[in-house]
Amino acid sequence: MTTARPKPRAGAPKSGHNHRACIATALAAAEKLCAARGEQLTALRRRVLELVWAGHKPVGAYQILDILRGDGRSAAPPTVYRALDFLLAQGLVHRVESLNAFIGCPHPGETHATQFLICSRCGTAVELDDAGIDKAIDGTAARMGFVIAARTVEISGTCAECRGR
Amino acid sequence: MTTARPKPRAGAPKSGHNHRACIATALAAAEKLCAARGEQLTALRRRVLELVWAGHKPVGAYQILDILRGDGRSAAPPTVYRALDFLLAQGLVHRVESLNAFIGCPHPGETHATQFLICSRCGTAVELDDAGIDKAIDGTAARMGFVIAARTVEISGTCAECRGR
DNA sequence: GGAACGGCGTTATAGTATAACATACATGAC
DNA sequence: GTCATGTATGTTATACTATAACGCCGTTCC
Repeated sequence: MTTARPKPRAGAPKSGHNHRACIATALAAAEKLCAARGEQLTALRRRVLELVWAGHKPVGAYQILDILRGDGRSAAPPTVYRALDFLLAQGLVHRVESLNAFIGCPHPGETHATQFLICSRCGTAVELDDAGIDKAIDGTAARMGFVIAARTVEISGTCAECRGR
Repeated sequence: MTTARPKPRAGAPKSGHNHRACIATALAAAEKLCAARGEQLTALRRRVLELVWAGHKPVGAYQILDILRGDGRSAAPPTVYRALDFLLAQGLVHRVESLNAFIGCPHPGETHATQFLICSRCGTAVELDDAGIDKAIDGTAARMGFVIAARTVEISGTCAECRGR
């Protein structure tokens, strides 16, 4: 039998978690996915993905650019945007529209719903995979005769950890 | 008794509708709302609102700026952004994050859910007021201990009318 | 070899948004 | 009356975000 629809996940990063492991996992998954697809995860693209994964906060393209330049590498805006376009096309990163920023996808290569809970206090964005939200959207769109191509669901507020403080 | 929670509405504009009426209604509602709140709907703010309501498509700030200049008025980016900030604060317009653009709110002053169906073919954006979608989001956020401050739900795709063509 | 392609460098420019300071006008205090 | 205050707008400059266009280089394939 084939794998069933993936279960909802909500990877709220613990504040004390070993983030190096997050990065390593993400890079390994990206290598594997690109290899399987015959796509080239070049050194530049890999580095940009690593920078997007620097934390669980969405990162702006120009923040990435500054770091690339700090690497000693020659870089201009298209350097970053082209790499991001590739990573977006491969589903390795998501764009956060309400912040004009980018964040790593914690489970690339798998079909999943995508919603974000964005804490305006600490900046952390958690990716949800809530089929119920998508279902609700699907139903309404269907009633309107609207064919969905893409969804943007970004909820801003205060995360549990910040609220506790 | 007090007025109950407003019913879901979804004002899909008919292609042949009398849009002048939409504009007139929106401006009248804005006048009324601002008067009730003691806020000043100045000539500039009124004009910007009118321009946002030029159609049912989200409008960019610089599109508005160009038209204001065409009016013979002196205008610079802050002219437009300040007016838009006011209109946003009063709930008279919404910002469409995925387009960096603005659209008039069809029922200002009433509590309502806000989602957009954005047709990538004709550019029309329809505002939904679907409590079910918000409910689904609320539930998931609550389970995560997340306190919601604002929601962005923007669905892009093809509207019924464009699909028919 | 050389044509075709993908990835990246480089320069320039387009598009979106805000900071900071100046001006104008209305209102109310004295 | 005029002075202080507050709000709205004018004005200039700049920051931030994104893409167009062209060229170079290396690989692959014939």
